[in-house]
Amino acid sequence: MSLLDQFREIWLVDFEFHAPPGHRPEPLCLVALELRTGRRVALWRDQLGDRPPFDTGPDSLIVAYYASAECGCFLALGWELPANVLDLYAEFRCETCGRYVPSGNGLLGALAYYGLPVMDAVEKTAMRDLAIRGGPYSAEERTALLDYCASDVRALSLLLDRMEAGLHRRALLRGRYMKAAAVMEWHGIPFDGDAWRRLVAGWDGIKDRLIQEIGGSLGIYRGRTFSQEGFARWLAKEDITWPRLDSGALALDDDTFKLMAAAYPQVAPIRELRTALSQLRLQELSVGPDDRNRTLLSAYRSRTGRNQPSNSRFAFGPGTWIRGLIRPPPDRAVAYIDWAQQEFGIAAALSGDPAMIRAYQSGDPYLEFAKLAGAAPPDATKASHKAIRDQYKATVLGTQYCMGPFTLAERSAISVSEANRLLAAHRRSFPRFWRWSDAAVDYATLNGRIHTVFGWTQHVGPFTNPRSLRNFPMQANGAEILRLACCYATEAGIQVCAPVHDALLVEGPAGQIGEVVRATQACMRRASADVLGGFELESDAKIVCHPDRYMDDRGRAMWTTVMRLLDADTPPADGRGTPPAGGSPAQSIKEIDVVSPLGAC
DNA sequence: TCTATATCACCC
DNA sequence: AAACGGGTGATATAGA
Repeated sequence: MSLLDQFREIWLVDFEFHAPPGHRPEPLCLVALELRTGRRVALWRDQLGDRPPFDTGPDSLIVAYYASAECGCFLALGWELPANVLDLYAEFRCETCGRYVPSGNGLLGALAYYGLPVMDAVEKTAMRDLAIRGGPYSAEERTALLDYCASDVRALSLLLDRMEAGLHRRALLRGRYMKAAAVMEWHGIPFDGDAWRRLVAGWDGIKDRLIQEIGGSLGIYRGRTFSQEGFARWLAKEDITWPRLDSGALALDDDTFKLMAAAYPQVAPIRELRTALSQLRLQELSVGPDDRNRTLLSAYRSRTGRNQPSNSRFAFGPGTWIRGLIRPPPDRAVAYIDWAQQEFGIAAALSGDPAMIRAYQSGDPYLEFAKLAGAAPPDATKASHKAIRDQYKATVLGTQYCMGPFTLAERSAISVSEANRLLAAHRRSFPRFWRWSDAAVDYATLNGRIHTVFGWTQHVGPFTNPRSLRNFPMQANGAEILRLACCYATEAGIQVCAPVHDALLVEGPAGQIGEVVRATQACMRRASADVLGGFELESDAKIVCHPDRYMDDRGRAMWTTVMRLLDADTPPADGRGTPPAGGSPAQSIKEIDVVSPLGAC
């Protein structure tokens, strides 16, 4: 019994579309082929009406490669999204995740992987460039695009035929998320367009001023470029012996700078400058004409099934200060809602470790762990035992990444034997978790694959990092939960702007944002319960109403610095200096922390 | 002048 | 042998 048998109609669908960075897609043409009857539709954009030219109801299946693109075109045309989506890209990723895929994950790569006839890659590139160029198109160009679109559909049918036997019902769940991804990409993240444009215009000036203020006369920077040669000369002049890498090059990482700044105070400003400059990256953020940050979420891109949007184009990619550009439009609000201790909760639920479950449900797993280990009394609080809690927190987080005693010792500034003691305490406190974790690694190694509750699979080879295997159940099931929450929320009509690994950014009317947050949290809770066999993960929310901007605590100082330098060069048009959010950050952000049973850890 | 590589920084 | 999971991407320098 094939997955396809339950559908009356199966439509293989491909759009060509035009979508400059930050813009919503603009469909150019559509080709669709019904698998069993051979019925075929090929339409240029002016022939596309207000509904799909084929059935997209519950008895039909829409098949595409990278279906978020097709779904984006549905949205652009005002069409209701199809009830059932099968995305052969998602299936191909799942089928080959962890394996060597010689020709990439595109449609051509998938065809090549299975030894199916492949169209000319040169032609594909030419046609893609034609779509990127945008209209108007001559009659010949239209014919070429439609032909190309049709050839992709033929290729898709070959691929479906090859992959059909391996398809499982769960494929529809993955396809369902591609619809949600399209909706989120469609909404995008609201930006302060004016601040954004001023930043882009004043970019080089900001860098110049920073360099000038701190280290202009030291000969370490040539223009805006750090010169190792210049730095070496400066070190010689200051009579400083600097650590070197095995390669002989100067060690220029921040840890080394930190170490050296402690011994030589004159190094500190240079470290600050390097840190600041390293965070000054934003030119690539793709912002649409509607002042919204919009980019491909790249669903299923990572081995754990996470989204992997481009760091440079996505508002949540670069340094956290960039998030200050996120600002709800008039009368609107946004909320950043993240799961509390998501990976710890997943580990607790899936392993069934009773102590871990209690620790999660206590609201402060780290302190609870310290108490379990006998390092803190039962009545200890976050305030009364901060140092102890920090150590046990580092241990919990470290074990989630399979950190060894040496790294933990280094990170926490403790001895290796102390680190060993902490790691042993974790094993002793959560024995069932460790048995479960060991079993997962054994299973993966013996079976050559490891999978999530809903079937996302990573294939395991001789070179697979065992720490990666140990981390997989937490990270990959976390991704599963996130995808499901995105489905629930978007299907409920919540305006989800973006997923951020363990969080959702949502938007709504300022007057109703509390309701929106509660509804979203309900979706997130339900998604976690669905994946974790009834175990609910709680979430915390941070709400920002217009005219305030989103601000991550970690980014405040940098935001303030950047805005100061920007104002010095290019005062804003109204002459009043940068609005409050740039001036006095501590008071400028309206944050309403929605109370969660878990509180903040 | 362009590309490849090593190193580093950032995100969750 | 390395010793922190999953990623993207910028930068500086060396080499073609």
